[in-house]
Amino acid sequence: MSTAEPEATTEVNGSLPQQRRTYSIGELARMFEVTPRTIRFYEQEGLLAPERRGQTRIYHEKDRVRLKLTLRGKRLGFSLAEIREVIEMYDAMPDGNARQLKRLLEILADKRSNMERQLEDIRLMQRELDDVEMRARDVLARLAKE
Amino acid sequence: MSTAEPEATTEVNGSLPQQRRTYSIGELARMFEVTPRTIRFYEQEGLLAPERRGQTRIYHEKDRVRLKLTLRGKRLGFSLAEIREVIEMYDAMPDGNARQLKRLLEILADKRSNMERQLEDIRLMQRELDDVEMRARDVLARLAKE
DNA sequence: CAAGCACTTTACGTTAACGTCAACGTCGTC
DNA sequence: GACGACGTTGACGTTAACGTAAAGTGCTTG
Repeated sequence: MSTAEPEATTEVNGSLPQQRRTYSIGELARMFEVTPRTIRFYEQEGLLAPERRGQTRIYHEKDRVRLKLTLRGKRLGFSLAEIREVIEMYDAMPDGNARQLKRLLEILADKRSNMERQLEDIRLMQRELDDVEMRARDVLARLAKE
Repeated sequence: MSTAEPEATTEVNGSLPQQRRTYSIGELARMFEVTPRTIRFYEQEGLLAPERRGQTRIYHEKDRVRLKLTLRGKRLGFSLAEIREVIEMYDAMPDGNARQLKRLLEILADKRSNMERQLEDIRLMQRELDDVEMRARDVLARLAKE
């Protein structure tokens, strides 16, 4: 359906420059298990900017990728505002000035240390879980013996 | 409400059974960089149950550990309700029935798969960050040359 | 052509996790 | 004995991230 623009195929698209697919909001919602409302909300928050055919939104690969990254960010506890900030800077990169770029690098470093902490948290939490599970199994075993 | 039990020193307390320290709400707040309000809120939500000396709350090591685990859980994106659920089951373990224990194991398994996903998310996100950072540095370098 | 389905906007509602403020009690100390 | 630091309990406010309901548009299908 897409009005067929030349389109810069400079995508991160591994090796399949085709796939001229587009998605409706419903399709996208189902494939990521969110509601259309959520997707519209993300647009309103500046995280997505789908094409429009009249009233109707038309999503391309680029939008799908963004949504995917957004949801991943969310699972990692980033707020939509934070995610948007990164996205905006990323988009502005080509003609970004030095100050902006350095700011971006700062943000990235920040996210990075955040991840490091999360990794540590996960390791610690996994140990806790191991511990609790062991005890629970112990008690269960003891119950079984009586 | 256990009124002074002998206390099972089976704590995860590495090797220092002493340290009979207690903390005021303010101390605890400062050490974890949260507000007293937050700590009271956690109590209201059933995550903490400090001793009382008159009106005043007195926190022991046990409470401090709980708070630490709670905050860690939060950083990993768990809701206070989820955290409470685990804490409650953990406390109920000694005399827990089989059904409860199995439920606990289920929950733990669930948290575990959650962590696995987070680990994967973190790896993917780190790659994205690497990628974005590289591009940003590229642009910066190009800017410097002109 | 009516029905149904997917999409749209507008707008108010909801929940979690606190923040903020008022009004008060209790120390230690200057 | 007034003051300041810290603690307490309400109670209402706030923000993020959607949910939900109303009311309308547009296609296509029997």
